[in-house]
Amino acid sequence: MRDAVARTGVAEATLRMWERRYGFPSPQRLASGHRRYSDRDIELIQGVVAKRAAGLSAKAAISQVLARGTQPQTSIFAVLRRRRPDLEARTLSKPLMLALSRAIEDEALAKGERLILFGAFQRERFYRQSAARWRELSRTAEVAMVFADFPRVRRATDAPAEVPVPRADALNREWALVCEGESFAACLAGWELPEGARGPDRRRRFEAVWSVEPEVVRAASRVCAGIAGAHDPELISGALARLDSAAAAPAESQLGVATSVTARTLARLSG
Amino acid sequence: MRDAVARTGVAEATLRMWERRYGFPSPQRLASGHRRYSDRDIELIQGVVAKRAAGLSAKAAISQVLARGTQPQTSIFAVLRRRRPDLEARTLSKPLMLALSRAIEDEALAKGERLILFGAFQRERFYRQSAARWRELSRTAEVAMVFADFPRVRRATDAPAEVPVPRADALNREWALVCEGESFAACLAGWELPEGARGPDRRRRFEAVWSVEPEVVRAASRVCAGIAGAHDPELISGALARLDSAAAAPAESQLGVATSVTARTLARLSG
DNA sequence: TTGCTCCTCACGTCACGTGAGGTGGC
DNA sequence: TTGCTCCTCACGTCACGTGAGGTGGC
Repeated sequence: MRDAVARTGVAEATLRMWERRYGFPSPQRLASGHRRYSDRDIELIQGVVAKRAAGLSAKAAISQVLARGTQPQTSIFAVLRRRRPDLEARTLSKPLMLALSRAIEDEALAKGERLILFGAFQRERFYRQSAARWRELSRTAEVAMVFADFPRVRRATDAPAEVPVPRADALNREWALVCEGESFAACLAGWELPEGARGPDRRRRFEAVWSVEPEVVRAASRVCAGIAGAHDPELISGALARLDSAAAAPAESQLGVATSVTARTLARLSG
Repeated sequence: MRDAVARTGVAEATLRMWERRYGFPSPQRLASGHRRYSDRDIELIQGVVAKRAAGLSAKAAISQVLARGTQPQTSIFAVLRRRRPDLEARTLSKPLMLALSRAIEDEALAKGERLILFGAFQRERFYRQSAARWRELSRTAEVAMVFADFPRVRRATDAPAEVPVPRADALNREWALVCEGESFAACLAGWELPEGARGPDRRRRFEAVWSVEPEVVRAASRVCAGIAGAHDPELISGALARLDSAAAAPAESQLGVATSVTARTLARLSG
């Protein structure tokens, strides 16, 4: 207990009150009733302290920290579906996925804002085909990171950080693009249907959802940051700081973004 | 006021209290003291409401929403789009961008007025190709400033001031021309599509908008002044004084300017 | 034994919203 | 005139943290 107080800077009585009022933290108890805080508990408490400092109420801070603390997610598609079960997943051809991705990227470039940007490409060779474009995107980005079956982590100053995805992660079969600016957010995520499920034309197909809702996109960003952080916590320290402190993009612009992305997609497909 | 309450769902007394305690919102006042909330005010208030719902204290919510509103803008294109979402952006080839730019410059020279003039060139070598012309333009200009990847700021008496653009700024990928006289204003801004998005002819292309509306051009001028001022406040003290004091060009000449610029552009392309 | 930790009860403080009460411009 | 909006003062409530006061295990 004394230890927990020392490591978190939260007063003894306060920790007990949180436990009593919000059910958090919930340390192990010795037979005598004495609390034993695990390292994990300490981490979470520090998370709550950070959120409180950012202006959140104790209740909101705790529930947010606990929500995140659940087991790590490795599928962006699944996160979107879980957040918004009402979003209908569509089966999209590869060209359509590409057009949508490019449309979102163009919209981001047009906004000219500092971006937080994640891309999932499955295979390294898919990423290489878009590498020039991603170098351009990353130039004005605050955080830019791409996922694929890279052999190793690579950080660069003039290109997105490359992050290997463990074979066992669901992200390995997903095509995803997550993009947050200050006034704008969008993401697209799809998992690739197995070969057997392709249409008569044998072309690659994805079951996909997309969203321009700031909180939904924010959740996707966190998943990406989590996966990258598992490799190298330093890689995402900056991103996490921004994700924790920065407001999600305002909701009022959603319709405009959706309209614009749709228009760009159609233009690409017909052009 | 009644209107603001209806559109935001925040009680009248609460809005007043926020204004009193946190300095936000700060609506216009009529001579009688009555508040007039702008659309922007309403947007910001809605943002605060959303943050409050997420568990933020009123103080934190307000300061976060305000903080976002003040992020320095580094994209002229984005400013034009935000000001006038109805302006349709067009994909223009480099020769067309050049013809339009030249047409605006010629129009400015023809007017023979004291100009406020900004140009964005991406790369220094692009600017050097037009340097002679810009020296001529700057001769009669009150303020003349060019942006590109210059190694350092350079002020000259017989040429535009050269202002380096940080690599991370969106302006780095933009072609822009902003031009204000006393009876005339025009600007053109486009961001360059990434290499992969070029047409079959592999030529450089830009997504661009242009405007002859004085207030829109004025907004673009302010962005340019802001970027230059970040390097050297003294560089723009004169420009700021003029931008603050001088009326934007009168609206009545817009059609004439538009017609004239269009004619000049066509002449250049067909000549 | 000494210094922890346990617990509950309850209070103090601070942040916020709202209502009252009286006023002058639309 | 009627219905707004202005203002200040002050209170009510709610969320939180902390301190007191008494207890039993390390």
